Amino acid sequence: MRYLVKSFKALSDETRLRILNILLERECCVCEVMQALDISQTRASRNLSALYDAGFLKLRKDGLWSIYSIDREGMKKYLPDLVEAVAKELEGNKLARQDRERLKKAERVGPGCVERIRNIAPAA
Amino acid sequence: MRYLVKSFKALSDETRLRILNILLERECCVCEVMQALDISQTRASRNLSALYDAGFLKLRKDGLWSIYSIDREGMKKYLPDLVEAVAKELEGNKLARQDRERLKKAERVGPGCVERIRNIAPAA
DNA sequence: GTTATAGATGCGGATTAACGCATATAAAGA
DNA sequence: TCTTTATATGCGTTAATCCGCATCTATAAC
Repeated sequence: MRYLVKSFKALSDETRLRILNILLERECCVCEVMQALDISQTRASRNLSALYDAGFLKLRKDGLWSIYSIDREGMKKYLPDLVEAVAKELEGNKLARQDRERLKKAERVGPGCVERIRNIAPAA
Repeated sequence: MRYLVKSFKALSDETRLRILNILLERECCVCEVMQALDISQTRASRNLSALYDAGFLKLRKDGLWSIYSIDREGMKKYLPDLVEAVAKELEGNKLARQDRERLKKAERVGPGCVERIRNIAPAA
């Protein structure tokens, strides 16, 4: 039961649902999540970790980058239709749509990627 | 999105999952929930309200009793298989099994039902 | 080795959640 | 009306959560 509680807890946060939303589009490194959601590095990293700990994300390292992606098997563990339900619910959401738009312009290339964003990202 | 967060939040608590578990067996008044989970009146009432506010329960009044039951439509709103998933996960859980056992002996009849339980229910 | 950089994390403060205690509310009966 | 009783709720305390700041870690290039 503890695992079930943990899973639901991971899903009961707006930031984390927004992260799932953009990861449904494509895999992302931390700095891309920062750009897409317009949030700080700490916040992106922490919430990605929470989703990872709950078994919803896969992590792949590529040089300095930590690249997270949806773990569809993990998301199906308790609820077979969880992926679709989240996607469907966020489809019509304004904030989620904005995130997806910003994601298109987000990129991990270019020096000082995080440093640049660090100053841009507001406290939110 | 706020509603989705609220729904997951309602599910991310052990007490509330235990309540769903026994309500899957049958409808219950507050004092039966107290007996089945061996918790205080405040705790039972508050967590039932939380599940009700999230749209997972139906409420029917019968005299002094507030009788809560699973709202299957409400539980299917976002996740069609939520009811089954919770039931299945709690099936093999020790605590959940104990609750179901105590539920069999729980009853709402008899004077001083709550008063009696008030003194029995530990802080937990 | 040194430096630069992406990401993780310890700490502290602010917000929120959970629960017990006491009390309020409301239905039923006398 | 007055009492009893099942449930709801305001308040205060404790614990958990979230996040920013600063710092640490680890990879990569030089």
